[in-house]
Amino acid sequence: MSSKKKRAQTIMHIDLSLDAAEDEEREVEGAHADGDQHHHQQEEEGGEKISLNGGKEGSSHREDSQKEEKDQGCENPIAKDTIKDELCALQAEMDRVKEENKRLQEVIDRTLNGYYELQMRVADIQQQEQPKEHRVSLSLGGGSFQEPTKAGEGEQIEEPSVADQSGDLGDDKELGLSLSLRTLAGPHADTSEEKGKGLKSWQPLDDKLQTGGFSTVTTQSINPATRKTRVSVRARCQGPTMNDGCQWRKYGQKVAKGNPCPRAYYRCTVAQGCPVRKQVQRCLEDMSILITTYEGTHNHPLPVGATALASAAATAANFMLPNDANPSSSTADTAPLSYLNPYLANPSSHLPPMNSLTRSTGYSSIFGAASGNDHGRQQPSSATYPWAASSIPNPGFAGGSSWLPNKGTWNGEDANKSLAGNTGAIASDSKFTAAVQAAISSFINKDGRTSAHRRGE
DNA sequence: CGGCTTTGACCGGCGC
DNA sequence: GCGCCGGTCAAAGCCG
Repeated sequence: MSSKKKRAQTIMHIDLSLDAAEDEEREVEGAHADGDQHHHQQEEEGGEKISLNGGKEGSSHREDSQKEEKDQGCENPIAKDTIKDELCALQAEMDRVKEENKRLQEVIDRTLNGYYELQMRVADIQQQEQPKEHRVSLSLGGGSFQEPTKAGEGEQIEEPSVADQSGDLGDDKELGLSLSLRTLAGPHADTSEEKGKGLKSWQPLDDKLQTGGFSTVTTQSINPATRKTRVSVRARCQGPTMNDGCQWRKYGQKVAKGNPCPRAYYRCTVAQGCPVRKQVQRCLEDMSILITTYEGTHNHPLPVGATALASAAATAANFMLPNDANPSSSTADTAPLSYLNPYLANPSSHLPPMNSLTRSTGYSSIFGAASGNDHGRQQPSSATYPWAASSIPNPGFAGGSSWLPNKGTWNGEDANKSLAGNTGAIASDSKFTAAVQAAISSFINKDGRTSAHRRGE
């Protein structure tokens, strides 16, 4: 698939996301609109989506109809009465539809609430069974990845993603943003083990991701031996690398044992001497999944496009972390969280005030990135990545990424409680969703502007 | 021509 | 000590 097509998909997605707002707008207009207006609404009721352009066309069409009716009205007063009656009938119909929508919305809310409760319960139960080291995964995007629990291990908490529901219920009203939080407890959070076993166990949830084109699941781990932290990001991405807003230079490539797909090594070149490195490798079981592992701490301010999602990740992180009372939180200062950036003190201007969200200052420096511009010269190479279609000249679509910190020394009981609570809280907390939405929308807007610019609009 | 990718060589950690 | 393996280096080549 070409990058243009991908861009078109993104645009289409935006169009769909705006349907709800536009719908409401139309309903307001409906009070003094004509019958044609209702015609459009009926189309929407039938499940047919109207994009922004479609809406514009519709309104112009409406104007024409109004003119026609005006003409008719001047000529025939009886027809005018008929139109008035029609209008009344349509308004009544519209009210009925509104009420129906309300009822449906309530059903959705109830379903979601029930789902969240179940999710929390599952997390609670699992953590009581496995009070071990934790990993936290954050998924952003149009879908999420399923984590099949490995037979015999049972260490990963399998939680049906919020995305599943949002995909079913809210795909016509929401931004297409879904949040999925997973808590993972494993005997060894080191990435090397993760890469060897854990990563392979990650499976794509559904094919929505392929069309959604933007999805990440991240895990963050601290190697207890070296105190080196790593962030592993899984993203469905057709390109050779995921665009995370930073500039990278490839310095090596190796074929790792057990995975015929070569692992590429990149260094951050945004600033000289930046120690951050990343490894990029295709998932063995699903070539469309790109596993990116970040290591190190940026010694430079992040690109603007990279900060928004980073803030979301930081917000998520703060939700997932033990509170300040936990003395172990001080380890965050000594053991730099992977892919952190101390320059992200003020997460993002896109976001609402984060005071209430950044409870732990030690984690305000989490770095995450998403950008629509591929600054790096990470050109796809079909020779290197045979699965990457040669028709992709440039991965214009960018997989977002986010990172969540994990305490190297997570405190048992309190952590478990707060983690379980936070899992549910983070999904339902309006601040968090607002932060993520802001991040995603900034990403989408950016991408949208770029594509619009390219199309000469 | 500068910056990047490619790729074989090299190095260090780890298990046997 | 040896071999394996992951990670890094650096020269050569490519590209805009």
